[in-house]
Amino acid sequence: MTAQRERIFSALHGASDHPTAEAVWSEVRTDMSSISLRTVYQTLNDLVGMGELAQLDIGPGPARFDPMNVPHHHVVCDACGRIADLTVEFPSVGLPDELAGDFDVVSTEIIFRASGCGVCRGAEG
Amino acid sequence: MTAQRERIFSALHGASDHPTAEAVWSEVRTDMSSISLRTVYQTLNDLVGMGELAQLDIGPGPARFDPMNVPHHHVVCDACGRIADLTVEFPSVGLPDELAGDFDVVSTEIIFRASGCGVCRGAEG
DNA sequence: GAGCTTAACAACAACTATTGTTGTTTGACA
DNA sequence: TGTCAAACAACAATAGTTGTTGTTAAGCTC
Repeated sequence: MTAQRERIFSALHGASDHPTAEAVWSEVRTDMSSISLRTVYQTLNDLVGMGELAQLDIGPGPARFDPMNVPHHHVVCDACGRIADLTVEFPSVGLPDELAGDFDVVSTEIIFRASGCGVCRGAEG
Repeated sequence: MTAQRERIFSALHGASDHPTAEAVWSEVRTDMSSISLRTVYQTLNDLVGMGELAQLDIGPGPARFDPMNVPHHHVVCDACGRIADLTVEFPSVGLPDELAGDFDVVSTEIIFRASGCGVCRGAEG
């Protein structure tokens, strides 16, 4: 673990808004002005590979990164882009028998999509 | 509805594998050799806007398009990229009360991720 | 059927997000 | 201090998608 990696890791854990690679870069550069966006991408990918982070691909735009302490789901506001975590488990959700033998399911992601949220509504009115 | 739009629409409905924009283009070009990829993208976006199609963004790579007759979920094989539909409903899945007032949820997507599937395993031996 | 209007299309380039490549730096260890 | 390996930075390239603009085609009126 190099200084860059530690700094990127801490930036992720300090942010609760599922930042993009660019947002992480921007945050890290306040301390390490010479770090390249390429290194941030590289490191984020490595951390995802190690299972330290989760990468969220929810719709168009850049990928977002999540510190992933525990498995959880997400609520996405399509109006403002806000993403909230949801640590509730849904034990009833599983593949029906006719597909369970066909696929080796390793994880289940649930995304609730919203047309608006408290933040949006507050900003408008 | 122009001939191009009808052809793109029928190509989508004729395919059961959630094709990418390029795959649709490739299919449509067998009849309409002059159609541009730009037009396919444009039309797919229009159809998504009309609610005739759903756009799937499951991980990196190009977006995939789904004729969306009924709301449904997906099983994705990360090994080979295969995507299967799952029309089962999960009525127990919903936002807990503390978030339900914050987000105006309009849809719920469930993605089952698999590390392998029958097709992969069969292809390997 | 000619002229007008509008929507759709095609060609081209631009753009965003991400990755490949390659040379340089840094740190560990003999 | 010399050598080696891992990580990094700089640069460019790539994939996927969209912006822009001129052209074509369809519908409408007379």
